Amino acid sequence: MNASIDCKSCHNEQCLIKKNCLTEEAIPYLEQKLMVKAKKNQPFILEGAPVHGLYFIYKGKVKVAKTGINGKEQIVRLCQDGEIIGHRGFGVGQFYHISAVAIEDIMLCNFSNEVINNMLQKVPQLSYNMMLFYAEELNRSENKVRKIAQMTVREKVIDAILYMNRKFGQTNNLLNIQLSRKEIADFAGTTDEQVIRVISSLKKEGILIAQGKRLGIVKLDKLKNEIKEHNFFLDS
DNA sequence: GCATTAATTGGTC
DNA sequence: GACCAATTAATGC
Repeated sequence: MNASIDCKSCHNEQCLIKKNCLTEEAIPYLEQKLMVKAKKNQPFILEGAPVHGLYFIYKGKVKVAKTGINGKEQIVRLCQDGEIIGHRGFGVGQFYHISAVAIEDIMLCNFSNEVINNMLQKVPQLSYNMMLFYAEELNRSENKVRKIAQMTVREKVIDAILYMNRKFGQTNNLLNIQLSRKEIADFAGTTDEQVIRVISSLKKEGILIAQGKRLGIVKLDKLKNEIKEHNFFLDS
């Protein structure tokens, strides 16, 4: 549980901690980092649970979701190595208003509320970069609202698949992330049946290939072309 | 191999 | 375009 890996030797160069906290004053806090494992499909942040600090993904993929009224999930974002999770919980917030679930077996770094607060006070670069991160997240979130409201189902599914490709890439013509149709639906803001229908017609059109859960993009340009009028700005 | 879960298809509102 | 039901494929144990 706590065979902590030194941040100095961490492979995640883009991690906010790695980038900003290898300074003298931050070292004592880094030593208080906890490392935890989570198995596939295991939630490590529960919506409504008391905030227990800030997480960074050491290795693996995670979905961050918000639960709606009739049990409908909205996947807010997908994360991988080096990314931060649980940032909206700490500070003023007492409870998480998102949940985070491991998509595969993962390893996490956790900083307690106290440690992270102290670090933010001591390391201005960290605070500054966190602020940039928040601003970007807000932008994304605003874009996402617009997309869900204005795109057709087909466009939303395509947008979700393109996001998966942008973020995780493809090897051997297959996406490096496996989501169920349901998860794609929860991300795109529609239902799994609709996702299946869009995927199967994209298959017939020769734009996509699918072997069970695994999806592969064959004609990326065609896919991009379908939603080009929505992409005034990049990410979702 | 069997049993549970996910993917798919068709139909209704 | 969501929800429901039935069938089939995939996957876990």
